[in-house]
Amino acid sequence: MAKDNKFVKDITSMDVDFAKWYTDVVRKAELIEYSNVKGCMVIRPYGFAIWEKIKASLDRRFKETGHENVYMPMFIPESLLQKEKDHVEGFAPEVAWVTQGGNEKLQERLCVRPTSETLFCDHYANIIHSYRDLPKLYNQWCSVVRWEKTTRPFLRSSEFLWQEGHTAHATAEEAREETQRMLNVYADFCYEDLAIPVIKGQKTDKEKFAGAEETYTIESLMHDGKALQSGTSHYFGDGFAKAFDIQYADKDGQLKYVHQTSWGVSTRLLGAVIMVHGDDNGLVLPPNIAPIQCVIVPIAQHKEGVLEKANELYETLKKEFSVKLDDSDKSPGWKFSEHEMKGVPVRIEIGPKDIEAGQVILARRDNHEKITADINNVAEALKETLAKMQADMLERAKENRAAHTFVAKTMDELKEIADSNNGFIKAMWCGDLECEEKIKEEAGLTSRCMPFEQEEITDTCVCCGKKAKALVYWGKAY
RNA sequence: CGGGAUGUAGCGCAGUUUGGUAGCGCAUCUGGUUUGGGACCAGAGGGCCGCAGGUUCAAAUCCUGUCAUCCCGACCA
Repeated sequence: MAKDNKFVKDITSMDVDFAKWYTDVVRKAELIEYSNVKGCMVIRPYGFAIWEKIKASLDRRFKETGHENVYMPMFIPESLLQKEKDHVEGFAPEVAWVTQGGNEKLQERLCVRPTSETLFCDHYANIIHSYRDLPKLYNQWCSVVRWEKTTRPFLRSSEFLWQEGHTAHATAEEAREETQRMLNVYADFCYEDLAIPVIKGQKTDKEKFAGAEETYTIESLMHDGKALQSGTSHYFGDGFAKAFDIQYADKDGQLKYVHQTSWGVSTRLLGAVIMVHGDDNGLVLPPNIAPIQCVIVPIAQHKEGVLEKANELYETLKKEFSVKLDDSDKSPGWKFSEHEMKGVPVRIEIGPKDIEAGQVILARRDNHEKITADINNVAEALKETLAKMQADMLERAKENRAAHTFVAKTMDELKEIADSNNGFIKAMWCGDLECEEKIKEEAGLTSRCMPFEQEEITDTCVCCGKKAKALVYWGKAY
């Protein structure tokens, strides 16, 4: 961004120090405050309001696809967690345990849920008896705890809010369809509401979920060129069903195991929004998830008629938009900066000169464009501007991703690109774990996913030269 | 978990080298003047100097321990 567009001095420029920029934005936009417990944060009203918008859109999409919300306990008895071997091994290192209740030592330790597969499985074993009970399409909104060693607001915290969908189906085919359906729900949501383009693909065995047969992911690219896993959808096959004995009597009278899925997104999506759209003046929110879509800033509000007109405008606009009238006694410049830090998509300026001219000024947060609108036709202009901004933000994010997506045909190329740039690197892979590990060690890259949209860059593995199995997106990840 | 940095008013920091009883800017409160990109003047309030020990007549300052935060790495669906 050009220097003369930098209005907010409290925020470190992203070119200077991206990590500092991120924490500055998170705090100046009043999204969170640190708490007394390591890795845990207070989500403040404005931050929570964004999460509520995200939640509302996703919840609607889940319900449209036939899912029901439930709530599971937050404690998991150790014996229950132990039932699926890969699962417990995957999560054991980051589980928090409750060993005492009141003054009594517990007979059996209770794990604070890091994810609820085991609870859902246990419940499904109890309630699923017949093919008539299937499918079960459950979702829960809750928080989970993972004892992380390094934490960052929204991106990785010890406790975080999320949703986890858990479904049980009669057949593998149905379960596979569900896995893809929900991955698409996530991807659509990212494109339509978050204005974030994502790569849909499958995780390698190394990166897949503990206990899953297949893990699918949507990967997005942040402004600094690092990748962020933004949502996952897992196909479990009947592995959990066998471990938890979830069987149903089918039409043919045979007892059969169910096939399951799980899928989740978390408050990490907020981190993605910040790092995909934010700029040196702070947060930039896509209109579809902005708690305040438009702020009205009266200029010289003490002068006769200004506040009156501003109020009229507010009353009109609030029927259609989430709008705020900032009639506090701060100076206009202060209000401009404040709402820019918070990423409010559109600011409307209304002052004596405007009223005289029968107009108002609309200022877009994303590109600082100022639009003059007829004072009797503001709703129309606002609607148009918000829609345009939502679309432009997605376009810009796509362009940025394209500018940070590279292709490597050889290991030398891969290393060279990784050394000089952050971003997605597309390269062919043979499917062997050894090559994946070698690429991590030598180039510092992890496999982000094997995209559904496969290309054949070369026919040999970038690492070992053997026959290539798939195109992989590689990158440095959060 | 390893390496580095930092904890002093709500926020950002100075003061620590050389020990002497805590200061600046912003924010807050009061009054006045202002208002098209973080206004100005005057006055006021606000501190277990992260926490616990120790050395000393005396500790924000020196020593030991501990906790937290940030950065880099390892780890991480």
